[in-house]
Amino acid sequence: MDQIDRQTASLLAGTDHVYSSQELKDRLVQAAREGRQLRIKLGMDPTAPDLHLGHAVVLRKLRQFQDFGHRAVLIIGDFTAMIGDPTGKKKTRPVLSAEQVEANARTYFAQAGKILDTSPEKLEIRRNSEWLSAMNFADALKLAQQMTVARMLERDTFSERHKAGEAIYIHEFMYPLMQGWDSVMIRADVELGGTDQTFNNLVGRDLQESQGQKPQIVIIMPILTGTDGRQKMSKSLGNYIGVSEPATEQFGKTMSIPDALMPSWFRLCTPLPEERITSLTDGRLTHPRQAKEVLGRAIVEQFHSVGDAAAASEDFRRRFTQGELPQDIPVHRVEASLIKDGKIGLLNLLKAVGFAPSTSEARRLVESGAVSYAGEKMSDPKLVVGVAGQPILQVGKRRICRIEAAEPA
RNA sequence: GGGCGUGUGCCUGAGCGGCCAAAAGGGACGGACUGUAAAUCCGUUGGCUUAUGCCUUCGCAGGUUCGAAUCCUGCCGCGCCCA
Repeated sequence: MDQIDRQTASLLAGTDHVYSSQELKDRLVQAAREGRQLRIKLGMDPTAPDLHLGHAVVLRKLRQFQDFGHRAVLIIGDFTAMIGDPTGKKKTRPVLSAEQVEANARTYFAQAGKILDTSPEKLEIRRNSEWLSAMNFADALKLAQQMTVARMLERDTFSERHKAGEAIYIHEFMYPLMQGWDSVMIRADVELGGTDQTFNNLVGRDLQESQGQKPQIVIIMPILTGTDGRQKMSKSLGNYIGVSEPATEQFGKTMSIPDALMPSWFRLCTPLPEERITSLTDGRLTHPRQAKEVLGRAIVEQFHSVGDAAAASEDFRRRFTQGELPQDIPVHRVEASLIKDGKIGLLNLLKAVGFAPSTSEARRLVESGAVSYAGEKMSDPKLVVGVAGQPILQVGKRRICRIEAAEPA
């Protein structure tokens, strides 16, 4: 039982809420006694195949369960995707084709595989169209009887929108029910989710109970704040670190987060023990810059090798702390048609390389003194520059590349 | 179905016949300072082969005017109230 206590403690670590931790422990004990795997459910939205650190928080928790011998059951919400989770966002989601869902799911697993144990006995993948598309109107009504409007309106996103006078469509009320029904169908023991999933997951609990199943334990993970330190990490806000990004990117972005974010990132994104985190985040014991470097490496290591993480850290130090050029500067080949007599207009060059989306933007960059070429600051937008000898083009601190003229065809 | 209201640039939000490419704030980008932190300060923030210039933009389509984001008509979206 000692072992179960330890497991419980580590599964509770970093969680926001657990409904309930006692039930979790009991269920673990029961599973151990019966020698069976617990079924840990996690829903995935097939519209967002680009996984970032925020998704990783929940996936890492799922991985912990796997490491204790349990089975992850991933639900591809291909049917629910037709509605879209009414989590605040107003925009209606486009209906996805079967092929798109398929492609997105593939991308998802390619990325989630960096975190999860993908062996067949530890991972089960289901799509909820399996059972949801088989339901008829009568079935749907029966499901709807399990829920009251008042209860629905308890949900933050609904009550806020209702108060704000925004539209709430009836079918949006079906979303939590559908998701809850997934739990019934796969007989989930535990469901994982972010705080925005609390309501949905609790509905699953109720539905299971009404179907005579033991209600699932709901584990809610905190929402990870993005690199801006303000809003939750999300792709659309551009404040994310993708699990598939290069090591140097992941490291660099981590170094740019506000100091105040470090404690939560350490807890949610790294496996470091609490004592270590406490000393790292105490400014008297560790310089914040130093701590952030540890953080960056600990994060990068999970998605790349330890060596890559060290290299990224080294590269960062050289480049930004020492102000040297990075070792590997990507070479950008410029189309021969843009070059005349071995020269090209600076603004056009910026556009061709993709450092500026428009000539106007390129001009602004030049005029604001952000551009340097072949080691010299360029401040005249009318300049025409030579492209011989792979000169280095740099915009701001981050955008940099070597220019190479393509051979004329 | 009827009445009232509303729709502005990445977002919020002013403008209510010319001085509007459109106030202000946010965000973003660039610069200074730094630890690619925070705070602060400065600049930029529709497009155009290079511009005391031209073009496109204020839900959509027409119309009135020398001239419209601003007025009129129709349509669409959204909200509220009535049925």
